[in-house]
Order: sequence, then structure tokens, then C-alpha cells
Amino acid sequence: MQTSATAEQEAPSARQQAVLDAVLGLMVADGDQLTMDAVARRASCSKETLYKWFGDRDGLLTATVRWQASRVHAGYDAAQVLDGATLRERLQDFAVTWLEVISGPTSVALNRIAIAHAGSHKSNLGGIVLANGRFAIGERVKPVLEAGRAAGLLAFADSEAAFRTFFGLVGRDIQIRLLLGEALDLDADEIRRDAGRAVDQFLALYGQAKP
Amino acid sequence: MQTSATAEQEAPSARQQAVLDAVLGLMVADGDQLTMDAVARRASCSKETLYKWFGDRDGLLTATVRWQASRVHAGYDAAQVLDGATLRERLQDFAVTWLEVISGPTSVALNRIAIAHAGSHKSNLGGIVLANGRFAIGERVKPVLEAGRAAGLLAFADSEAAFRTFFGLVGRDIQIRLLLGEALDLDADEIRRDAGRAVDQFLALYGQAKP
DNA sequence: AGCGTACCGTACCGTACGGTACGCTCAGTA
DNA sequence: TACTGAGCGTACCGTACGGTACGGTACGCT
Repeated sequence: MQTSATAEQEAPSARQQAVLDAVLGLMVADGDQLTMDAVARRASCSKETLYKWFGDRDGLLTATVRWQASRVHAGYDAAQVLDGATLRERLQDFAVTWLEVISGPTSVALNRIAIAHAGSHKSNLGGIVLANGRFAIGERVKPVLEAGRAAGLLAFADSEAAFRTFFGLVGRDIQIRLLLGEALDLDADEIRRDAGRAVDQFLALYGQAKP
Repeated sequence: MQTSATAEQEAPSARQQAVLDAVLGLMVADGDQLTMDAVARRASCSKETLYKWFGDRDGLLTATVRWQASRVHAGYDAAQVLDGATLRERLQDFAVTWLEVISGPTSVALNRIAIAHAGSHKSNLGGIVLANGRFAIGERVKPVLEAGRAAGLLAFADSEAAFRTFFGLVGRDIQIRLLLGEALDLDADEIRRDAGRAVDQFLALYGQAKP
């Protein structure tokens, strides 16, 4: 039996990671040049090895998406008691991180691939990207919101709905514009300002003065 | 000289429109079955005619995007003096329309194609989609916002920034989730509720009691 | 009637790409 | 040294698809 890094959920070996990085590199460099030949050439490996490791093209893409996803997750530090400044800071961090992710070339390229794939329903990259992007951050933000509510700093009924508003205030039209090819490069300063504005707006909508 | 519906900006003939509708139908039905053969078959026309009319595959796609765009635009009724109820109503209309558009299968399919295309930079469908989607609605909403400000109902410095916030509050995570393949069908009721919530939030952020 | 034009249907061509086969090298092992 | 297996490079196969060519038909126009 060969070592498929797709069917089973084994972590890819170092060599395999290098291959997946090559795939990411190609995606970023030129989205539609993403052929098995090109991958093999760039990764200096043989196509046969690619097929042995990843099964087929879809398996390679899936493994790549998972590999990238595995790098994005940071620690889930559970929030304890919050004061207003800490809450603001935590939200600001999330907003900055999210804006950095979605405006990064890797994320743009990966989302393009996954979206193109979502049209033809085989092996849903879209689901994986959603699970590790939009939903993963939701699961990380919602506890913070709930801690904020527990501390009397926020008021909302449904944390999912509150998070979605936060998401909208942070992302606005940025992701769709990038995906559709607009240049639009955000520097760190602009991201910080954007994140700050989003947090201010969110707190204006959901915050309440501590009684 | 042949009648190219691409190079020049002539409106497509009725027959050509039928062809473009066939393309849209194929896009919606099965995104990656979008081959020139399939289009010709579905439109009951010959491939040669397709090439004569649209130049090449890209030209056909471009014409299709333009054709769909030409159908979305509604009238630009200039806003005069606004009272609070009218402003809210206008914003609600925009929000409902926008949500209907982005959640429609045609929009999803078209955006998928355009986004996939945006990876490989030839003939930017992405630009056309942006111009006729995100930016077109921006140009329609901003005058309303400015009229609202003129009437003392809204307060903001930058109408573009205010619009982007509105855009984020309305769209939130819906478009990206749909593009990535989540099922997520919104019925008319949910859209109306969503739009209402977004407008409430927007007014909470930017509204001001009339002095 | 004769001719041109527009178009349909279909056959065809070239190429790019997913997937496979095979020979070669080289490290590890006994 | 001989054997094994992993993996590189390359050649190869089949097919799908973009694009072209061509015969046939319907409909003007003169």
C-alpha cells in the first residue's frame, strides 16, 4: 500500500510539504498554469510520485488546501474575564488577522481555485476552504463575543448573527474585489485602520456601557 | 467584415441574445460543462457562427457577462428631498435587490467564471463583473446617501466609505459562502429580514436625529 | 432562374493535459 | 557486492476541447 496523503489524514512528510508549497507557489504565480507537469517540474519530482502520493489532481489540490489551512490556525487561547480594552484588543486582532489572510496572494489564489472547483461538484475544496476560513474564525470569535456579553460589555441574542455582522464590517467588499482581480493592495497601516474602524462600528452596534 | 458583438459594443441581435442565454443556462446548469460544442448544441447554432459572432471563447464569455449585466441595471431615479421613512425605504430596496442578485444562481455562476478567469489575466471578466455589480450599485447608492446627508438624516465624511460599510452589513458572508459552494438558499422572507437588519444597523451607525 | 449571404450540422485538426509506463540513479541493508 | 525500494526524468497514450473547413439549406435580391 502506498502512502497516500489524501485518503488518510496523515500529515504530509517534509518532502510532500515541499511539493504542496510548490503547488501554492504555482497557484500564486499563475493560476491557470497549474498542471501536473508544471507541479512536477517546479517541485523537482516525477509525476508518478505525485500520483502515488496524492492519487489524482483533485487529491493534490485537496492536500494543498489542507496544508495551507493547517498553517493558518493559531492558538485558541480561551478568554477569561474581559474588560473593555481587552475585548477591543481581541477583536482588533481578529480583524487584522482576517484582513491579512484574505488580502494575501495565497488566500486569493486558493479561493479562486476552490471557487472555480465549486462549480463542478467533485471533491469539495470549497467546503474545506470555508471550514478553515470563514467558519474557523467564527468559532474563534464567538467565544470572545460571549465572554464580552458575560462581562456585560456586549448585548446580543445570537452570537452567530453578531459574528456575521462583525465579519461583514471587517471584510466589506474587499474579498470579492480581490477575487475578481482588482489590484487593491492593502498595506499594514491601512489594514490596522480598517480593522479599527470595523471594531469601533461593531462596538457601537453591540456594545453597552458597563452598568 | 463580420458582425462581431464583442470588439464593437453593438447590442447583440435577438438571435445572439438567445445564444448568450444558452451560455448562461449552461453556466448555471453545470459550470465546467461550458464548452463551445455544448453552447452550439444548446443554442442550436453552429460553432462556426459562434466564432464569427464572438471571435473566440473569451469573446463569447465577455459578451455573456455584458449581456447579463445589461439586464440587471434598473432605472437611476434621482433622489430629491428625503424624509427618514423614504431614506430607509430606498436603502431597504437596494439591500433587497442586492441580496437577490448575489444569491441568484446566475450571479453565482457568472461570478465563479469571472473569478476563475481572473487568475489567468486575459480579457478581464472580473473587471466587467465588478463594474456592473459592486461598483454600479455603489454609484446608485451613494447619491441616496448624500441626499440623506443633505437632508440632515445621515452624518458621514466620505460617501464611499459609508457605502462600503453598508455593503458589508448587507452582504456579510453570504456571497463568499455561495461562491464556495454552500447550499444556503435564502427565501424572499429571509432576504427582507436580512435587508431590514442591515438598514437598521447602518442607520444606527450613520443616522442622526433630525435637528 | 441565378447568385450571394447567413447559417446549421458535422467532420476534422492540433494541442494541451491528466494519467501511465519504464528506465535510471542512489541510499540503505545484509 | 548484490539486492531492494523510493523516487527522478522522460516518453508515451487517450481524450477533451478550442478552433477551422466544408457541404447543405433557406432566404433574400436582381
